[in-house]
Amino acid sequence: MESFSWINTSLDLNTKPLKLFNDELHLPPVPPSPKKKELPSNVSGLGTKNLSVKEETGALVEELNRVSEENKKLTEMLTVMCENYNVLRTQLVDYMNKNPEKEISSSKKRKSESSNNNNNNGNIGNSESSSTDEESCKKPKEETIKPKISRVHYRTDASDTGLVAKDGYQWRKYGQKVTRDNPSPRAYFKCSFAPSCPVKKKVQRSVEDQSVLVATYEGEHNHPHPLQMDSTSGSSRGVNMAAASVPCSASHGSTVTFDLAKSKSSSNDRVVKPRIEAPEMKKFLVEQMATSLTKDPNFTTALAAAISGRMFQPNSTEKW
DNA sequence: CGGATTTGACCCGCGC
DNA sequence: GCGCGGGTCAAATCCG
Repeated sequence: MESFSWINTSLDLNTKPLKLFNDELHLPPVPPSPKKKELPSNVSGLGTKNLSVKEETGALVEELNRVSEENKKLTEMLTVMCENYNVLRTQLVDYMNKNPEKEISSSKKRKSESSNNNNNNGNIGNSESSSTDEESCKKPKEETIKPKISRVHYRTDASDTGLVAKDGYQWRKYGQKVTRDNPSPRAYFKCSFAPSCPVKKKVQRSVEDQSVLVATYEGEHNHPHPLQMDSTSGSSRGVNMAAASVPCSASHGSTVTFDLAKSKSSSNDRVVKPRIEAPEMKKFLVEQMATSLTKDPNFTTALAAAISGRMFQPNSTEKW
């Protein structure tokens, strides 16, 4: 099953055990574990002791197996956590639906924009959204629900200077401004299906971390995901995205994080699945959790401590 | 050549 | 009323 493959790519649990944590956490030097680097010097100093070498090798293999099991357990733990998260999230969404709150949306809607919408409505057969826009202008009390605003963080390579947050949809850039609070320019995009699709997004690099793109989505797409359509045609102009994602359609003012850099690096393994159904959403959620977990120094420290503690206390039995 | 991008000008809300 | 700043427009330019 591929059920754990994405977890591994997110956490590198199985691929780079221990070294990952030591490198990333800058932990104080761990007591000398029976690792390969230490071994040859000792062996060479002791002369030809093949028996000890084999013993050491066996110990290493045993150690590796133990670490692998540890990783499996951690992966299972993560899976459980993800399931719990999904349950909680579902409950939260239900709660939000039952208790819709007033949104924190930009109250300033350009007058010209609404008029433009009214002007552009006739040609496309999608008069539904236009009528709601018009009504929203006339009845602001009733339709205070402005386009849903969601914020998505994309982690990109630092070398990637573009402002392209690849989310699978096709966007047309219509403006770029340098704002006061952020030296990085902010790019404005409209969905290429506009005006039938009213979704807009703003992309700007984070002030704190230049490798993070902050994309702010306004509105919801009223058309299927391009990748879903491409599944039949196969033509995906400019949609060679590394990570198909759903920009948190059900959340209001929420913030999610994608790791495009990591996805890009692993894109050689063809991790892209051109569909966004429940598994994709689940994957995205878990990746988000994994990213946030691995970024949390407390979590990584505790994890490293737990692993190292178990490594050097082989007597300790399973307790997770 | 048509569509996408760039970029300066313009619009408009907001604070003073 | 005025200036500032964010957002949008649209002509020019680029690109496949």
